[in-house]
Amino acid sequence: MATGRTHRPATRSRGIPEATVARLPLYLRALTALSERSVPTVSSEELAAAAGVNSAKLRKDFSYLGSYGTRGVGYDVEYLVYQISRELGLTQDWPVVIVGIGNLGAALANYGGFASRGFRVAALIDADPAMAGKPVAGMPVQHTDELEKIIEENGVSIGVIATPAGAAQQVSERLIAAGVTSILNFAPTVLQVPEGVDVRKVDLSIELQILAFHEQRKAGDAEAAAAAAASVLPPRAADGPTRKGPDGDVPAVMPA
Amino acid sequence: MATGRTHRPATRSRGIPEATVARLPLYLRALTALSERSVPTVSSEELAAAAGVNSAKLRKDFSYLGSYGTRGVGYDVEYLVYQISRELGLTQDWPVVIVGIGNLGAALANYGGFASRGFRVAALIDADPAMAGKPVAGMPVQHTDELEKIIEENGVSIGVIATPAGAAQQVSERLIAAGVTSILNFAPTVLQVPEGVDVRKVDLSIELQILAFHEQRKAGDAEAAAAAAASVLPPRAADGPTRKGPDGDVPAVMPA
DNA sequence: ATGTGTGAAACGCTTCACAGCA
DNA sequence: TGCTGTGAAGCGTTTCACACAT
Repeated sequence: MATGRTHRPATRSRGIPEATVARLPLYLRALTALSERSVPTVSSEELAAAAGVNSAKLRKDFSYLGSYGTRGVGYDVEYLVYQISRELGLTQDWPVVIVGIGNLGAALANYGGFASRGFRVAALIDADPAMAGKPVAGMPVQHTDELEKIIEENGVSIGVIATPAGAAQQVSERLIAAGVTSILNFAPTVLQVPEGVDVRKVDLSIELQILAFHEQRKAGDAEAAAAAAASVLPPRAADGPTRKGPDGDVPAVMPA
Repeated sequence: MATGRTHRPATRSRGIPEATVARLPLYLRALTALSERSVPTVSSEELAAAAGVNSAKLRKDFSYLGSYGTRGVGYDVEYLVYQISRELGLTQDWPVVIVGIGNLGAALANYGGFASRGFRVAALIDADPAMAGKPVAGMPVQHTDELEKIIEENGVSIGVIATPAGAAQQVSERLIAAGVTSILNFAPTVLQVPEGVDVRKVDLSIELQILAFHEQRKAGDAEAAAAAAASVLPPRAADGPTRKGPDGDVPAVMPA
């Protein structure tokens, strides 16, 4: 999960659990694929497999939306596509701005998945005057000076930050002051935002670090398994009420 | 959260909860910043603020690693940096390959956060013969034909997929067959992988859809609040044992 | 006095298992 | 018969609140 919400700790969204909301786009994608193949109905089992979840979870998720299935048959693909789209608010148009048109910003601007789901890139904004006017993804880059004007004129409520870390906080403040209430942050910084503003973050480095943790553990497991096979003692035996470092491999010398 | 693990449902990682693992990189970043400013110690309160979590959670997280703090004082910054790095496996070198050098792949190749944390881009791989040899981020792009050879020779265990959706599954299969056991997937597809392979996904479109859901809800709340203020009835009153659509706004006509 | 470390309670999410409808 | 919809149980995570070390 390359992500993380920010506030709204208690306020659960209209009775739909956050975890369910996070999966709806997944279901929607699978359903759209079925729709394109003109499949009329799916069972929870089939759809769950396509979305990479288990069927009980999927049925529970759908139960929060209403009773949209038919017992003994399954779910009507078209109907579900519509209901989920509506639930996610994709039946309306969402103008977004992308701030920071470096490699990543350009990649986002070119990303087809935006336009296809009700999202419309209203503007590309960069602080570099040399970028101004340059076409990226068939759209002229605009200077940061125009930020407030663009947001107000287009009624933008969702902003994407793809700037360097150092600029992100200030950009977010300008976006919010101009009326943005949802931010997708690609900069590796924790944004400080007022109550009522949603922030989701995508952090490449964090994702890799989590993978590294598990990768390391696989190697450790292999060793542990080998050791366990060779020894009679179970792995992780002697580990009583010792403190200061749950491992055996705590270095004698700490780094300065 | 722009993310999602794949398998390992039960096997919790050496007693450290998955949720905690996902936050360690966050703490590490905050600690690194403190370290660069030569701050010797932090309290859980301060560090939590910097990482954007609450202090109780942070203390609980650290308690899984061991007792690394000093009561009445706080945590030694350098020591914690080292411990977390070690826990995450960042004290070793992780060669990674990036497959699919489009806009996004190039952005990833140029992303500084990789190199800084023990990750080393071992190769950039693309299926387009016209890309082969072209330098991206100071590195020549190599053709997909070389994939297996590159992975074996460099001992790569982590692969990043930034290809179009259609190619992702096949690429993942080749990566895995060649020895990769962790994949960071940017393609909007659910990868089917064998037991023992970790997949994390980052999906831009999904993140936006989740934001849109909450954004829509904000608008709905504003209306509901206004309605509640005008009426005597509480919002969401009449909603008894009705079925088929928990909302009032179910359309009379379904889309074809 | 200050701030960590942690049992215990509260909470939310997942999974189970089966009643009930087509 | 087949598959949905859902109470209830199980599990993991978060939060509370305070004992305890410094």
